[in-house]
Amino acid sequence: MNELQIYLGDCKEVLKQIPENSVDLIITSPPYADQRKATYGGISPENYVEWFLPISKQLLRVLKPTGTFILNIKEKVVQGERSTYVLELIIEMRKQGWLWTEEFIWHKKNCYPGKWNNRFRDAWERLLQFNKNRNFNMYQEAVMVPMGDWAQNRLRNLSETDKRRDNSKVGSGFGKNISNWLERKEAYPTNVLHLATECNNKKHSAAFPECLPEWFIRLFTQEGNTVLDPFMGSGTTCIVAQKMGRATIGIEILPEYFEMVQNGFKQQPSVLPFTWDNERKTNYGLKITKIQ
Amino acid sequence: MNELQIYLGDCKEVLKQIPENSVDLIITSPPYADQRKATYGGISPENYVEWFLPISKQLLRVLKPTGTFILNIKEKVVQGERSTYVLELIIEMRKQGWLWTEEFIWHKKNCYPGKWNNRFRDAWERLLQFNKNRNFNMYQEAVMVPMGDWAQNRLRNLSETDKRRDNSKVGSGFGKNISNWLERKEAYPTNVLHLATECNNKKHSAAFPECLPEWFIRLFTQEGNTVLDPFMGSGTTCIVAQKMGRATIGIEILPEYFEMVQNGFKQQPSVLPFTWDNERKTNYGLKITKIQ
DNA sequence: GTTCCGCATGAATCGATAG
DNA sequence: ACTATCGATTCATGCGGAA
Repeated sequence: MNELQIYLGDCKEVLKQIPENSVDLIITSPPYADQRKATYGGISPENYVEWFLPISKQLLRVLKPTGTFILNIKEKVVQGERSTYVLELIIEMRKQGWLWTEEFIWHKKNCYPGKWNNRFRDAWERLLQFNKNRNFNMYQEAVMVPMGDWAQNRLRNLSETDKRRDNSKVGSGFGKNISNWLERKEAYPTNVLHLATECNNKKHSAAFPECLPEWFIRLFTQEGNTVLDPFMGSGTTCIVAQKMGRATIGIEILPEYFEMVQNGFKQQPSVLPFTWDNERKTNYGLKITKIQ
Repeated sequence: MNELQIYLGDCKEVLKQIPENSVDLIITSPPYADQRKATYGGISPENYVEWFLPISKQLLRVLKPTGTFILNIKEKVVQGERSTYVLELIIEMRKQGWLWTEEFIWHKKNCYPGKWNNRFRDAWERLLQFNKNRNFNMYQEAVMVPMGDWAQNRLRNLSETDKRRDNSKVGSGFGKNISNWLERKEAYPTNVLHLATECNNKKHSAAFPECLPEWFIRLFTQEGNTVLDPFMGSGTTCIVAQKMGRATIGIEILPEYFEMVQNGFKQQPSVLPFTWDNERKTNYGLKITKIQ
């Protein structure tokens, strides 16, 4: 069984207890500026970089030279403009020694609704990839799947509504035509991920859907490797990492979240807040063949 | 007939001849920074911001207070890292007086093929929206798209809570009144655009597809307004703007591109390098009601 | 077991109003 | 003048109960 450590406390301090060069993948979604005020108090956009840099410094220390840091973030609108703190953060983290290797796009299919005179709905978030070294571990095969199989499975039980939904134009673009997928032999992923946010009626909704950390864990780690989430929240990343046979470290500052995750892990897997479906096929064509 | 002006020359100089506050929409795809000496002479990533700022200063001058500037750009990978010149450009343009209103994502469905050991294919580009003023013209109805098919089932039978305003219980102040949607056939798009890259086998490879400038021209201008592309290239934006009944200004520094566009406009519309297909509207959900 | 359908939910944003 | 709170607007999804 792979080790699980969850800590209650401020990650800036807790991280100092973690040995250097010991983590293979950091994947986290910190509180965004001025958002989730009710739970996390809210860091203002002006202070965000200053607040985050000491944490990213510790993250740089604990990450293995071959490891990867995935940072999920999106700037909010302030007085009609997008804030620039994320841009400044990237620039400052490079000065710390991080390499800004890539920027993935998480396209949120069911984004927050609303209507404004000078703005459309925001349907994407940044997934910033940072590394310590140009030579990092990446297991591309783990997220590649023969497109034929996937398309066949997809099409076998495709209802009429599914077909029509797939041709939906909402999102301001071309409707995708499922039949186009059939012609492809293999699906190579790109740096754009199409995932819906999970909006179930549980009390604590996850920051991102399970398949998001799952995809990056498969891409950047192997079984037995160590995954760290310094802003654990409701624990999605940690739970997925455990189920995927990775050693897991989670840090959370709020007792209620910490206890919720702790209680979840204490119980039997069958009553964990998440149920794992071995046959699950995600929206980006990933087939999970073996879990646990 | 709407005026068409195309200039041969360096846009930094040519722009000085254009009156201030005279342009409704600037949409352009400047040469990306590149190490190689390509067709445009290759601006290195280190010099990119310095090179672009005098141009953006002129663009700020010629744009109407209610106008919009759409900048299509994507940073290159240099020594395993994404360059930061686009981030720096945004920060510096704000110091010039631009408002960074929004960042649209252009998701390129059929992006350039390839495989690398530590990188997936790049399937998106930035479409940065800048404005002079918080109050700019935006004609959202012109780009509305068919609503998702969920609505047909959803609206068949209205429950009691659907008939009145139903406020969310989480205290977000978010509520809904489903009965407002009964007449609704279309929805507003998001800030993620799904467009296939057009692979025309011309010499110019960097051109974006017609529907990209078309979408922004519909969104930010009306007939008779003025559209400017200071890096005209093969002329996609200018041709689309003319077909849509907008006054058009194009600037190009390379004689061969300039002459190609010039010759295209001299000939009959039927032999223009682009053919306008009324059926295309179905591809991305836009209704083209009147062309020319 | 399937499929169908009702329904709550969501890292939002703006402008007006109140302190 | 300046900030803080409030009301209004909006669409796709997954869950769970019903057919």
